[in-house]
Amino acid sequence: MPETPNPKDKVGMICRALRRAIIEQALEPGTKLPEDSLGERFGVSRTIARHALGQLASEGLVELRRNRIAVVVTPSWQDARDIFDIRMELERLIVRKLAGRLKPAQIAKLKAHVAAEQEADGGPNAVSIRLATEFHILLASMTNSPVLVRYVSEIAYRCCLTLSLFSRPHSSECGISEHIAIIEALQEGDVEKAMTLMHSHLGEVANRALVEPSPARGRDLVDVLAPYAEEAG
Amino acid sequence: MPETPNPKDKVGMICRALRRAIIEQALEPGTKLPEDSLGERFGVSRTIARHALGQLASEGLVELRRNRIAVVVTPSWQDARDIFDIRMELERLIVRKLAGRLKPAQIAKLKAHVAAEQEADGGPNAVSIRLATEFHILLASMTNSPVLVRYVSEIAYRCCLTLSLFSRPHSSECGISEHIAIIEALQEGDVEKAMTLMHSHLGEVANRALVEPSPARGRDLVDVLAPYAEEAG
DNA sequence: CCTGCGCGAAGTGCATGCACTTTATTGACG
DNA sequence: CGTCAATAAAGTGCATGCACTTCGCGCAGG
Repeated sequence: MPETPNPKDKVGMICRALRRAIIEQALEPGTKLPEDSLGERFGVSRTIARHALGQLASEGLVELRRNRIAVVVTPSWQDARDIFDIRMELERLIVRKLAGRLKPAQIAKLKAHVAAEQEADGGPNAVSIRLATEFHILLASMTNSPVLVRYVSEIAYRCCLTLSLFSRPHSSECGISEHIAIIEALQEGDVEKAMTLMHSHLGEVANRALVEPSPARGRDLVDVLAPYAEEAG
Repeated sequence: MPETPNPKDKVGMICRALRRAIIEQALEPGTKLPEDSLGERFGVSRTIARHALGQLASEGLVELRRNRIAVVVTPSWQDARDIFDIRMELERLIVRKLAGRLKPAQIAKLKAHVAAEQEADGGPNAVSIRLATEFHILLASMTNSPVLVRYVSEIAYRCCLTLSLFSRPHSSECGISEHIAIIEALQEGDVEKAMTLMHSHLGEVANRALVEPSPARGRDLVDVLAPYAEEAG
């Protein structure tokens, strides 16, 4: 039992737990998330679990269909493309805001995070993906723009989900060195270089992930047919 | 999620109603939104009203403090800046996706909307602002990217809210002609021109709105002091 | 062996109740 | 006349109950 380290805001706790479980692929796309089980598992009533699911749904991590059990969302290939497009713009904005304005303490924090990434490299793939994602969120948080943090977080999590769906096993060595290069460019204050690096970094990730629309990439038939079933109903 | 015009979805209905009321300034920033009154007004229980408020809160239109009555959010000047920064990037992305790819029916729809804007010009200011906002959302919807629609909608609504806070009365003639110019550039397929137009259009709006950080722009004392009181407690 | 049907189990939609917190009122006192 | 404390009113936090919907499994028929 995960107790309650945080006395209040149970909804937020459940959200965080589920988010993390989702992006680490402990909960795969399509996994059912019944309110009662969730509530029981976290020691709260359905009301709270329901709220958490609503929250996650608004973040695009969970799909909520009327009278049906909530499920972890299964992003379409086109969704993934769209999300990466947006992500590129937002992250370019971030490095533009950040280049040459980072304080030493912030640089240190970033480098520490990358160190953690390197340490986790070779370990479970899901953890590497999560850490890489959190690097970008950490970067966003340094802009002191809550809105930007929110959107980038949301999008980064969804990218995470996509990666877990479409990419092959060992995208491990994904881009730690690229993260380091970005930090250096930011430190030097070279806006153009930083933006270019970020752009190509994300391009790399996207290309590695979004291999093909191709047929049914190993997903269950039921997932593939879901949207059609939707329209039929 | 702002989409899904489902007739059975009471939460969504209430959300839409409140969103509209907020951006038309029928509900000013700081207005209290008690769950029971809301529920009574819309003929539902607190549960539903509560859900709607949660939704709106996740969109940044409503502020939800624990054990306190929800209020229409009062964006800070810095928030407004951040939001406009993001908006510029997203809308540039939109025109880039759209330029030269619009079907005649879509062009017609856009022109019809602008016509509506012109008709509403001179009428109540709030309606003009809403229509101008909806033009941008309409544009976003033509990308067929649900994520993009969601983010641009959210951000556009929040800009709306900001405008109502900071801008002076007659920002009416805001940019209908600029909207027309953008449509033409999109029709011609001139990506650069369209992006430039959109950028300067939004720049215009932002500059007209974000006049100054200046002191307490006519807001109630209680609002101004809120953050301080927060920390003191 | 597969298909379709129907009924019990499981799950959601929504309202309401109770405990607790905040807000407003009032009245005593300086 | 203003200040402040005590108290009532209003409001939220959360759980639970009931009606309705969907899900799943067994069973009859082909």
